[in-house]
Order: sequence, then C-alpha cells, then structure tokens
Amino acid sequence: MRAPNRPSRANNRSLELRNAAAHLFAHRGYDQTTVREIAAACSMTAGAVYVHFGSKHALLIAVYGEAVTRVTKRLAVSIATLDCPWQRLESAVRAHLEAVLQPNDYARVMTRVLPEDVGEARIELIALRDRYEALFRALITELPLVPQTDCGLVRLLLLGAINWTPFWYGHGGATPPDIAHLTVTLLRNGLAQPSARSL
Amino acid sequence: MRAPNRPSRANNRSLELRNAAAHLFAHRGYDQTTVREIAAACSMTAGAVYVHFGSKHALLIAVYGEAVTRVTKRLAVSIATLDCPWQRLESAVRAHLEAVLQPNDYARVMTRVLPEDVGEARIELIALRDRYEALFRALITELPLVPQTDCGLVRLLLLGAINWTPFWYGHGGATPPDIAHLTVTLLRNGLAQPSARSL
DNA sequence: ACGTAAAGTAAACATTCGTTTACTTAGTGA
DNA sequence: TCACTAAGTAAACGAATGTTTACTTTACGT
Repeated sequence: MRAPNRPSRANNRSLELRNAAAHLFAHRGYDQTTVREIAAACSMTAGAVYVHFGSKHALLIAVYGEAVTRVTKRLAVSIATLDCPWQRLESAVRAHLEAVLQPNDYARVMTRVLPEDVGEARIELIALRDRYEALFRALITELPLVPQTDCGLVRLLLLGAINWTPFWYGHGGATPPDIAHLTVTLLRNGLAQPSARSL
Repeated sequence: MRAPNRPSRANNRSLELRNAAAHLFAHRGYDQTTVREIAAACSMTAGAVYVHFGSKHALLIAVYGEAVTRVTKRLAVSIATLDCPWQRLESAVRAHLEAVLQPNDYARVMTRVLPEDVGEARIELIALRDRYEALFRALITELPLVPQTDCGLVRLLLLGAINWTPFWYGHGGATPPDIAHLTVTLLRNGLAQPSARSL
C-alpha cells in the first residue's frame, strides 16, 4: 500500500491544470478560453483534461473555490491583530485589493468572471462569492456609523468600488494601500472641505 | 429622387435590429447572444442582419454608441438647472443609476458588456466609455474637496460603485434615488458617527 | 514478472457560430 | 413598362468548441 500522505502518482497535474485555467480565465475570460488552450499550457491534450475534471464548468468552479479560499485566508490574517473597526476595514480592503490587483490569477477570476455569464455553474459561483462577501458584512457591522445607516447598501457600494478596480488599475499611479486608504477615509469622513460640510 | 428627409423604405428594420441586439446583449451578454437570435427577434433570417450591419461587432458598437448618447443626454438634462456641485453630482448619479438599473437595454449594455471581452471592437468601446466618464470627471472637479485629494481616484471609485450596482440591484429594497443619496452623502460627509470622526 | 488501473494521446463527433453565396422579392425612378 | 437596387431568404461554408471514444503508455502493488 502507498504511504498515506504521499500524493498519488501524478495528481499534481490536476493542480497544474487548475493553475493554468486560473491564469487563462483571469486574463482572457471564461468564454474566450478554450479547453485546448488550458491543456496546451500543461503540455497536454484536451482529452486529458477530462481525466481530472468532468467538464469546463467543473474546472471553473474549482478555480473559483480556490480563489475564495485563498483570499479569505489572506484577509483573515490581515485583520487578525487589529482592534479599531476602521483599521480592520482598511486592512481588509487593502488585502482584497492586493489579491485582486497583483498578477494573482486566482483572485482576479473572482472579479473577471461574472457568475451570470457561465450558465449552469452560476449557482455554485454565487454561493462561493456570498461566503466571501459575508466577511465584509461583518466588518461593516462593527463600524460606529451614524444611526439608521443602511449597512447592506454600504457594503454593496464598497464592494462595487473595489471589484471594479481591475478595469482601471495601472492607468493612475495609485497603489493598493493608496486606494484602500482613500476608500476608507471616504467612508469615514467624506471628502468635503470641513467648512462646506453639511446635510 | 426621394425627398431628402424621408428615410429610405425600410431602414427602420435597422433600428429594430439594434433594439433587439441591445435587449439580448443586456440580458445575456455579448458572447452568449447569437446573430440568429437577434435576427429571430425581428422575424428575420441571420443573413439579413448583414444587409444592415457588417458584422456582429459592428452591431455591438452601434448599440454601445447609442447607449452612450442616450445616457449622456439624460445626464445633461438632469443637471442643467442645478448649481450646487454636490446636488449636481447626486443628480448625475441618480440619472446614471436610473438609466442603468431600470429595464433599459441600452444603458445596461454599457455595464454588462466589458470592452475587454470583445476583442477587435475593444478600442471603439473604450473610446465611447471614456467620452461618457469625462462628464463625471468634470462634475468631480467642481466639488470643493479637501486639498490634495486625488480626483481621478475618487472618480474611479465612484464609477466602480455605481457600475457594479446591476449585479445586486433588486436584492435590497434600495431605489436609485436612495443609492444616489447615500453615495453622495458618503462622498461628502462620510458615515462615521460625528463623535468618532478623526484621521 | 504480471496484471491492473490511472494518465495520456490521437482522432473523431456533434454542435454551434459568424459569415457568405446564390437566388428571390418588391418597391422606385425614368 | 422596364431596368435597377435594396431587403430578405434558404442553404451552405469553414472554423472552432466541449466532449467522447478507442487505444496506448506507465507506474505500482502483489
């Protein structure tokens, strides 16, 4: 019998495939990526992909799931030692942006591939995404906001702003810490000149 | 010779086609929409589409261009009579949201179809979108913001927040005026309890 | 050494898609 | 009336796609 912790002969090819798929999905989108391209990136044939994954949809779900797992972990680490709710949020936003904006294939798939565009796999992708967004819900609930603020709406606007960043990042000089700081400052204090502040 | 202002015999079929394409692009995305579907929606054959438009890309560009034109017009009207820069921005955001969120096929194409996903037509779509976003650049430049604020970054965050709305609109009870008001209030004053406000 | 099962290949399959071609229809100007 | 032209059809084309099939290779347990 094989040693229990030793991975089976070549199952690292599954990881190779998943990584290649993540790279291509992130850079060219789901529809524009073909199974043959993914296979070729691993020096394989298209048929061999189906030894490891039952379908192209299954491959996407694997990539998306891994993306959520990784970003979730990164985010948890980044806020672990902080107490101030505003600092926690800023750190979380920064972690999210670093994941999404750096040439990080997995995280980018989360914003590049819209669940609405992949038909059957839609439900599973939305479930994965919701699991991640719940983290931000918690961070926002912690904030001392003015009474009767619609926290759900705040969360959606915040996530929208940062989910859209991949479409323009690089054209300005702003870095993830810059963006995170401005975003949370904006959320906290607004940007009006103090003298012009009012309802 | 035909009277100069009288449109040619049946060129309203071109509009029919463009409208049908807008509807399908808005609801199912560009890749998932076939030329045959667009034709069928007008009780035509796929071949007839090419009498009016040279390619599927050309059809998309026509839709996208009309979308920009319409939203631009709507936005200009909504801010024409306002003087306060904050009111002008809120009105513009509201107009944009109403266009994007109501079952308005054209406006929705602007956020549903990502220029990055359509290959050759990419350049023209980006040019059209930039023309529209310049309007927001102007509105934000008018605002009395705290000195040294990165106006470009503010614009990008704002547009990101409102461009993402179609992906969640309807799940909360918020209406376009609600969203516009919270967004601009947030931009102006922030949401922290006054007692907790600081750097 | 041998059998087994997973891993991989090469090729084909069945669709589907955007587009083109050859032909028909119908309205218009002279 | 007649020639011209735009609009539309039916069918095919060629390429690309996700997936399957039949066959080969290879590593491992016994």
